[in-house]
Amino acid sequence: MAIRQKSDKKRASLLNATMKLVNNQGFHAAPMSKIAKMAEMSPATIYIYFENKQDLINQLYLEVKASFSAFAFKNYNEETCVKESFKQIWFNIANFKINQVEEANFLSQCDNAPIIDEEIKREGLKHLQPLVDLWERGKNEQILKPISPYLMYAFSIYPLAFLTNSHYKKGCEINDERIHVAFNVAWDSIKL
Amino acid sequence: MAIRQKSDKKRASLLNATMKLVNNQGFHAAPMSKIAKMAEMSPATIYIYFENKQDLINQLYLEVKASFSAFAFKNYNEETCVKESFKQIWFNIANFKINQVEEANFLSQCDNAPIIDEEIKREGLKHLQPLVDLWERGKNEQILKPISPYLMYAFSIYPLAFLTNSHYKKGCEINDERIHVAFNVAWDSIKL
Amino acid sequence: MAIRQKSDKKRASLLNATMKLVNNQGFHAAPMSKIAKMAEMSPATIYIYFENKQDLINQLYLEVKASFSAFAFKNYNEETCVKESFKQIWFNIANFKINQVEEANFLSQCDNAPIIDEEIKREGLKHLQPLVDLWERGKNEQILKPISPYLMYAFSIYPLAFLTNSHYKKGCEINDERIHVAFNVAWDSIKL
Amino acid sequence: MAIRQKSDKKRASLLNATMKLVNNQGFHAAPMSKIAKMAEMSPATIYIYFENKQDLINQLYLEVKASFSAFAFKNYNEETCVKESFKQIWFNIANFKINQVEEANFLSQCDNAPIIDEEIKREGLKHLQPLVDLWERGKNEQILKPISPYLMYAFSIYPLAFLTNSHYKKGCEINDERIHVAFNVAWDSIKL
DNA sequence: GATGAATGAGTCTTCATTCAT
DNA sequence: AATGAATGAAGACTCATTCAT
Repeated sequence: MAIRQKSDKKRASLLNATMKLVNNQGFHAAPMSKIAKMAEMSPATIYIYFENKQDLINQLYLEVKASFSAFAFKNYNEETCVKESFKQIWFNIANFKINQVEEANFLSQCDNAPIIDEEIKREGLKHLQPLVDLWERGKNEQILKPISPYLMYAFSIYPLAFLTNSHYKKGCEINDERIHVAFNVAWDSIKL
Repeated sequence: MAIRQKSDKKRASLLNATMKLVNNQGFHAAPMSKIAKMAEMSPATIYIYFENKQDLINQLYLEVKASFSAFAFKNYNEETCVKESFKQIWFNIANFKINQVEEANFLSQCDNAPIIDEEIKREGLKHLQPLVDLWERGKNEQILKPISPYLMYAFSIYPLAFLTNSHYKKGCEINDERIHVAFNVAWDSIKL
Repeated sequence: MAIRQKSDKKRASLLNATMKLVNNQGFHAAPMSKIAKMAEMSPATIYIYFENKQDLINQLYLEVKASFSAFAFKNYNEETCVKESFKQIWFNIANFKINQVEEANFLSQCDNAPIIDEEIKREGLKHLQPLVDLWERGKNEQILKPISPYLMYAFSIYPLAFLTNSHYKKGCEINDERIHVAFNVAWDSIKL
Repeated sequence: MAIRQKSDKKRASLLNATMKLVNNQGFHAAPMSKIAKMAEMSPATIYIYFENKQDLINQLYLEVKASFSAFAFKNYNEETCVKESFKQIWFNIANFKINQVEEANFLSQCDNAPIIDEEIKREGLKHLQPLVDLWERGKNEQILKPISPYLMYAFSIYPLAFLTNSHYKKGCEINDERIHVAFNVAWDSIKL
């Protein structure tokens, strides 16, 4: 009979407003007053749900990161061969970045600017363990190069951020064919 | 009628202070007052050298980007074979990111957060044309995959940002051997 | 869900402080910080009650002008003869200028320096219509000269500003006798 | 063989620039830097010609007031009858206000806002003595009402400020006929 | 004399946060 | 829980004036 008086809806509304504002104008253009207005409540109410602004940002980061990770492993079946498994995850991530533009944008901003506490960032990384495990399996099966997961990530996953960013900014449109080409490039980089 | 002239030293001092502050705490934690203090002058003096804060940031971006580009094409000889040419540029960029940590860090922050005016960003991109030309040559000589420069960049150059970032944050140290491994991965991704 | 409400007292306190400062030292010597201090609140609080400094000044002008107009037509009875009616209004205005020195001073400063938005000024003028109507009646009854209201105002009302100003600055003291003399001069100027 | 190294031209240029700026936007929008720019010299140079900003404004006031007074008594002949003498001066003043709009505007702003030191203001008033003397003569000759010069001024001269101001702001255009009507009103107010 | 650079003090305004209800 | 008012500290930027040549 736990009393949940704080409404999840309000919390979500706040997180959402924050993400939108940070995305559009940057962290320094997302004051608490604007966040409150966009979420249709008083600035004072924010402090019922979050300790302060940094806490709000941190929690937003964790939430988005979690949602990203969940998406990344959708339909992921550890039983299939390494390439198929990797392909599934890779396309999941690509689709996330293409379709959940707001979330992807926000994550890439947080990952490159010092706005999230390092401790929180580390916490957000844990979810990717299954991918690291997959790479380990690939190495054991001599399908993948014997390189560290950092290199794996840098050359096969990280480039997606650049591509979707370019897509978003109308530099280079992404379509179905191009995304398959991109996957092959990614695979070529890490396969033995 | 000799008079005190604007000193390049002061200008440079301001740009430098700005970069350091933006790097360490983010754009929103680099107020003009702190920049002035770090550059050892009055806040008012900044406005002799720059129109306003945005102008200061923009000019800093252009300057660092120019310095990066100059570095990228050091010892670049268009006569050598495609792979050698690419290798030269790739290692130049890698060395820049490893040794000029401040500059590299700053650029990656600017490229991922909405703090630089889009027009300025476009201006900063022009310098990379020789690399695009090289890729074109490689495609013609059927040494490189027939893919757009966006893909080329995403998979062969962009990953360096992740690697050096990880290095910087003590996640994954980079040494001479590892950097050569990384180059091979990069090359594998774009070569035919 | 009772909450603290904007208090009319604070608003009035701000308007009052502004008037006093502008009167004593001029518009350029009435910074928001001093206004706040005089009204005994934080500078930030001003912005809860007014959009910005110009808005504060504009609203003060309108308020004082309205109070002036209300005073001008006190005990004004349209039924009495033209001279009596005019006399009533004229003395009302004279008394306002003599007794409400602060208000009168402020208005005359605003009317001669470009500190109030023209649109606001026009709005503040509307209240004087009954006086214009009275002059029209006087002209029809062939009691007043057939001249425009601008001339009427310039020669019968506007001089009061000079007189009270001189009085205020100890140049020429105003007493009961003198004010009656002045009225006769005013009346001579506009009567047929 | 006095050395006049300071150039009168520069001084005049400064005074002129100041008047224009104060007129257009008010005292608070006439910073020394803008004055210097408009007068095409360095801000530092201003301090060779004037002690500080207040001194600059004060001297400008005195100069304009002197020019106004000189204009007021152009062709003034003490020998003619009181009405003719007064008429000459009155029209001189009217013409000044209509034609030297900048100067007139500036004076009326200074006379109504506390920007000129009181002492300086008193100094600027001395020049009008001949008019006061004329009024005295008129009183002795029983042509004018036995009232103080303050009242005389308030009702016969001061109204011109309102009229020309209205003219300037397109409220009530002044033409040759209207100005003669106005003179008659002025005369009616002070004549016995 | 003349000047562009330099600046401390100050301008208006905004912000993250707390208060009082 | 919820909130509009309130605020001290800080933000970017400007100003009258002085410095150094």
